[in-house]
Amino acid sequence: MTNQMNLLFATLADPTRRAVIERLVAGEAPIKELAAPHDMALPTFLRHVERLEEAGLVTTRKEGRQRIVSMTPEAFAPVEDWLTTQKRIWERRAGARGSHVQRRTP
Amino acid sequence: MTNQMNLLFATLADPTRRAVIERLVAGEAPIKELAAPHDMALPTFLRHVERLEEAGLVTTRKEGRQRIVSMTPEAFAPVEDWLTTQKRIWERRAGARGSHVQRRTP
DNA sequence: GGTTTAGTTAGCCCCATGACTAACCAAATG
DNA sequence: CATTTGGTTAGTCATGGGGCTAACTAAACC
Repeated sequence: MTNQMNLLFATLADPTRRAVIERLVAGEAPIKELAAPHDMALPTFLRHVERLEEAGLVTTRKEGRQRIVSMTPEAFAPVEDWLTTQKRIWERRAGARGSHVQRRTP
Repeated sequence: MTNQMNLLFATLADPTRRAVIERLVAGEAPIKELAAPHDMALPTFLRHVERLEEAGLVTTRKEGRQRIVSMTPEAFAPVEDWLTTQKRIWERRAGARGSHVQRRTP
């Protein structure tokens, strides 16, 4: 769905959220630890985690009084697929003739 | 630069702009032709092309009274690199032990 | 059981972004 | 030269997203 792509790209367009991902590929962590490096109010940070979860990039579970966040790497697939598809089409086309410039219905 | 990543992801988060890319991988085209499938006012569409250009995903040149738009596929590199880097780190970590669940400094 | 500690909820502000209309240029054409 | 045609500029509007504080809940701890 194109809607999911919007969500994924929009979610990854934020540096805080990308930083969270970068931290999570090294292993799951509770909110507080994730929030530590980011100089912002906790509720604000919480919203970022929520957005990551809405995009399916992350899942969370409650453990005692803390919430553990972990990655869902499969969620990247649509983005990766889209990128490689575009690249493939481009390369097929570019490879066909010399370099570039063509098409353009007047 | 992280700023460029924000720009790239944010630019690709819009379905109209992704559709333009999808059209351009098949070859360059003038604004009007690009705009045709999108049911919106021309100025609005123009803005989208401007944003693509600001992100470096596209270049344009004037040819007579029409403006020709063409792809800049190298511009995707930062996004692709980031994605594969995250994936690589994840897989290295996940491969190390059984499957998942680990870390979490209390 | 009172106090930290870790989240959570609610409500507010501000700015950027997408979309629109109206009006304006400048090639191309009759 | 008048008129299309293809953009371009300017200005308005509404929404959503990021950020904040204040106040509340619920585990853990002493």
